[in-house]
Amino acid sequence: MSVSEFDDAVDDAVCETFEPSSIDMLEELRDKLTEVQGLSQIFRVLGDETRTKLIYLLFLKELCVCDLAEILHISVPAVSHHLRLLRAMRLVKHRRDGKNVYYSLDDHHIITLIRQAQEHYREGTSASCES
Amino acid sequence: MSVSEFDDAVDDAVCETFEPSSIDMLEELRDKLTEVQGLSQIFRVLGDETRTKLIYLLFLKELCVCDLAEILHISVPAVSHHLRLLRAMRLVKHRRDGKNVYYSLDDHHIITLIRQAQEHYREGTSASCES
DNA sequence: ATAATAATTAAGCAATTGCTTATATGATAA
DNA sequence: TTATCATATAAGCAATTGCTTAATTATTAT
Repeated sequence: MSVSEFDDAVDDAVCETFEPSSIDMLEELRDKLTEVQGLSQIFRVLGDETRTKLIYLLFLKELCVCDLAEILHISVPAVSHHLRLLRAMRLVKHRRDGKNVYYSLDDHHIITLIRQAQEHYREGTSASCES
Repeated sequence: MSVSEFDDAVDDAVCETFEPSSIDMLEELRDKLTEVQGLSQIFRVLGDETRTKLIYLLFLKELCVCDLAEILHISVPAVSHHLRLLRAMRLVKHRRDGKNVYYSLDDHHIITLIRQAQEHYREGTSASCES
């Protein structure tokens, strides 16, 4: 009864060609997704070119908002907006010095991610790998 | 003349408090940005939760479009759409078996990125906002 | 105090994104 | 062939994003 209901649902969703074990297998895989849940948040930050550049610059040197805007050729509010997000994610820290606010990288872990991506980028379409 | 023009531009852009060396320094930093140029493309792929899940699933097991849709509880076209993008980036490969098309991870390098991000995630930035 | 500079926040927008439904293609079975 | 299932593509949309300009706050100098 409850089993047949379940089967109906499965018939509706899964491809016709499936073994009895498939349903459990899919459920099992779904469970494993918790391992990567919420992880995209970090990648979304780096998914924007401007932000990646900001992070990289602050990794290289402590800089004020004004300088960052000048380097990237975008408006100060745009920079400020991005920094707010990076601050919220505790990726950067800031200190006030007179009229200026200087930002620097707070979480150097993120640089490892960038370096890793650089490697990937350099290797292009190379399929060499390990697990 | 070209120098004074440059100075004018700098006066307009950079904070007033700057040393003579600053201009060169900013230019130098700008040059270094080429190192991370175009890199965000990879992160943008992983910046979407659904895509990260797709990649992770295909890392665990070869699966057909239909199953992926079932696991993620989204429509088949949605999955197909994402897979097309991942295919374009050579992150996944596919093979046809009868009516089904089975996808699997082609570039395991991307898993290293995911693992790295997992570490970052675990070290604690989950909740709590900033000042 | 007022003026000026640096940064933040707010408002508004063009562009992009990720999804859905609908339609088209590809492959197999009757 | 026709019918059916599995994918892919197309069209259209609500939501989000990243930028700009305008207004506000914070700090320093006069």
